[in-house]
Amino acid sequence: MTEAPRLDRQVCFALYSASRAATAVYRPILDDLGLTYPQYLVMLVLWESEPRGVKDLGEELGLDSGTLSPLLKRLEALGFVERRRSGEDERRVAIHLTPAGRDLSGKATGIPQHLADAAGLSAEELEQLRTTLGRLTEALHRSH
Amino acid sequence: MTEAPRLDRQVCFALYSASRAATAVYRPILDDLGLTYPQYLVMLVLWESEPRGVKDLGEELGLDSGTLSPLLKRLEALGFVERRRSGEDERRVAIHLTPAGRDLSGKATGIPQHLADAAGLSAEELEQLRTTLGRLTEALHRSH
DNA sequence: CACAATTCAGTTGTGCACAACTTACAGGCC
DNA sequence: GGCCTGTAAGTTGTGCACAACTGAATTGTG
Repeated sequence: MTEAPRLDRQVCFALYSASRAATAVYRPILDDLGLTYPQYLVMLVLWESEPRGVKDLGEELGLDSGTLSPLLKRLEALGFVERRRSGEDERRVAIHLTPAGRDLSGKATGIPQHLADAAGLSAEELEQLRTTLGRLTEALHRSH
Repeated sequence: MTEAPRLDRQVCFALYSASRAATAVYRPILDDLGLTYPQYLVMLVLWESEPRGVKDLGEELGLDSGTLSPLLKRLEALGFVERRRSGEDERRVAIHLTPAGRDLSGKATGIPQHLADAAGLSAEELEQLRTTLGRLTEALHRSH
C-alpha cells in the first residue's frame, strides 16, 4: 500500500509558500528603493560592514558566485555599490558601498516592520519561528 | 538614529534560507526521479486527483501560467503528463497523468521522510512549524 | 443575436539559483 | 626559478518566479 505523499502535509511546501509570500509582501516596498529581494539581502550585509569580497557575501547569504556576480553588476549599474579589484590579492573583488548605497540604508529602516505587521503572528511567535527556522537550516546543511 | 535592519534578525531571510536548504536536500533524491522540486509539487497535486486544469494547479501551488506552462511542457516531454485541450471549453488544457507519471508516485513515497530525518527537529516541532507557516502564508496573502 | 467584458493558457523579458566550467592569481614544493 | 595545487570571481546553460502582454474562447448584457 504505497501512498503518495500529500501536498498539504509537506513542511517543504509550507516553507516554499511562506518564503514566496514573504518576498511578495516585500516586493512593492523594495520596488520603491529600486531593489529586488536578493539585492536587498546583499545591501543588508554591506550595511553591517564593508567592503566585503564576493565569497564573503556568498558565505553570509548561502549564494555562490554564479548568482552574486551578475547581481553585483546590477547593483553597480544602479549606483549602489562599486567593485574594485583588491591590490593585495588580485583574485579578490572588494564590494564597496557608494554614498547612494549608504543612503539607502535609512530608507530601508522600516521594512522588516511591514512583514511583522502583515504576518498575523505575535512577536514571540515570530521570534520562535525565526529560531526554529535557523535550527532547521543548520541541520539541513549539516545533513549533506 | 535610523538603524539599518540586521540580516540575522530577519524572519524573511530565515524563511528564504530554510526553503532553499530544504529543496537542496530534496534535489539529489528528485534527481533520481528526473524531477525538479517545482515539478515534484505539480506531480503531488496530480497524484491526489487528475486531470487538472492549469489554473487549477496554479491555485493549489500559488503559481501562474507563466511558470506552469513551460514547466508542464517539460513534464510532458519527460513523459509524465499529457496536455489535452478540453472539449467542452476550448480555452482549458487538461493535464493528465501518463502511466509513467502514475508509476512515479510509488517511487516518491519515502521522500518527505528524508526531510524529516534531515531536519533535526522532533515530529511535534515539525508539525507546529508547518502549522505556523500555514498561518503565516495565509496572513501574508490576505495583507495585499 | 451582437458585442463587450472576462477567463484561460501561453509568450516574452528580467532576475534569481545552481551546476559545471573557465580564467586568473596566489602560495607551497621541488 | 618552474611547477602544482588550491582558490577567487566570472561565464554558460537550465529551470524556475513573476510581471506584462497576447490571442483565443466563453459569458454576460443590451
